[in-house]
Amino acid sequence: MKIRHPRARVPVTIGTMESSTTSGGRTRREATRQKLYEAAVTLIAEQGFSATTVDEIAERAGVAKGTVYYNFASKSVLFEELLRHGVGLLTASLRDAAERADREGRGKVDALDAMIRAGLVFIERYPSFTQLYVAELWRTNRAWQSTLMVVRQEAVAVVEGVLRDGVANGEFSDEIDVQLTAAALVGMVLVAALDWQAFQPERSLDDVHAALSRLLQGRVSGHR
Amino acid sequence: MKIRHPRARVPVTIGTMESSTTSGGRTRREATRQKLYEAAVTLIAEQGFSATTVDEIAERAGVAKGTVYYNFASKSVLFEELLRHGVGLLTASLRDAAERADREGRGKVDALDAMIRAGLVFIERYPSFTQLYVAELWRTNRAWQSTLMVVRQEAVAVVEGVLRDGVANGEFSDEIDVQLTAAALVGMVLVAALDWQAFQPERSLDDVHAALSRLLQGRVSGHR
DNA sequence: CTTTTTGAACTGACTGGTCAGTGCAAAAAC
DNA sequence: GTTTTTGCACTGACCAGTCAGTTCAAAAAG
Repeated sequence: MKIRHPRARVPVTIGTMESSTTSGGRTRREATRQKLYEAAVTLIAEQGFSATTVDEIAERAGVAKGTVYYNFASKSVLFEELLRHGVGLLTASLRDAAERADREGRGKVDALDAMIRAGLVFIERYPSFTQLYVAELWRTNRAWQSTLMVVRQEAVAVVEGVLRDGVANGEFSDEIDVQLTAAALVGMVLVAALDWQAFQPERSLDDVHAALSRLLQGRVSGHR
Repeated sequence: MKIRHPRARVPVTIGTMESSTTSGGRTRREATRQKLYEAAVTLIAEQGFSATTVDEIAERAGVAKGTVYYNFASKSVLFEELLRHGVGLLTASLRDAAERADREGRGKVDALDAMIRAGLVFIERYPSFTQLYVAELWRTNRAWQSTLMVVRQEAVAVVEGVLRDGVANGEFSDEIDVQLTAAALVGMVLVAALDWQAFQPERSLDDVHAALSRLLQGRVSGHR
């Protein structure tokens, strides 16, 4: 395990708070960071973190290399914040789906189904991010390991919460293993969606959703 | 300025035949390749392909760097053959489970269940390989992409075959989407097992298997 | 049985190239 | 006036792949 002598240069984030806003309301800096995220996510999804160079990221983002280091302390920090950002979006989306189902007074099975759909929508929108997330999730000995752990848990916790509520109100068997079942559900959606994107992208989201719903509700065996 | 000893015989590596066998019956070469696979699989699972150096692999295998290149044309070729080797084991194991269930005249649901167990056994035995496989599967633009595609298809085809047979004999609904359902099942097992290994390795395989069986058979909703 | 030869397998110092990160002055944006 | 971006030269650690040379067990020769 070797670590390059970083000798870190202090990123000048000392500046006063959010500076002026552009017409859109976002700071200029924020817009640059966004462009860098977008460039990094596709490149890293395709090639992996180590095989992707900072020069490539800068070029794809249409920005000078120095800008990358003006905005992020290092390549790994850029990646780490990208992970945080992406999983944050997913978690918010899952939570939203679950709450919506709740507010509409539907059952926990419906909530689960809504979350499956939310997951599919997310993956359809950010396939590269998903790919990269899966590739990194079970790695050990990487700098961003602990960060990843935390955000993963936030996302999975949403699913576990719905399962637990369902057990509590009798909708689900109290013999289910919440943690394992949550992982299995996430895996089901993740892998099915990634396969969908990779091998039959022409299919509709509804189609994929229907197949997963059927599996979830045990309507696989049995006729018709 | 190092001066190398002159005076030497030319190696002339023209030979092609498998040389003598050691006591075990395996050639020495085969044993070395096996050691290199084992070293490479853990390192690459932990750090990824690009972040793993050939020097590390050689060191972990207790072999000189030159030996790696004596046995494999390049780092990627080593990795590619490792993938082929590993997925080959998995496919054989799945096929075996399916055929055993068939021979014993059990239904396709049981065959599926047996394959889930076979998958879990495989992952318990080769967690690093599984991890590395998942990390690489959906990447694009990588040298070994096509190889991976082929072996993946071989493995998934086994699951798809059982599903198709089940639809044919009426055990499964003819409305299921074979391809998607197979992917979802694989994902369910993969992710649940990886989570099991990573976050609660103390649990037994039977335990995990039971949780997945329950999910498969739709015994999640409904009480008891 | 003993000595010599053979060559596949292995070794590790070395090379040529790559890439993260630096430094900084000038320009642009705000 | 301040913040952010640019452009580009520079450094040095790092690493895939090479190759001259060594090892050793088994085959051939004596």
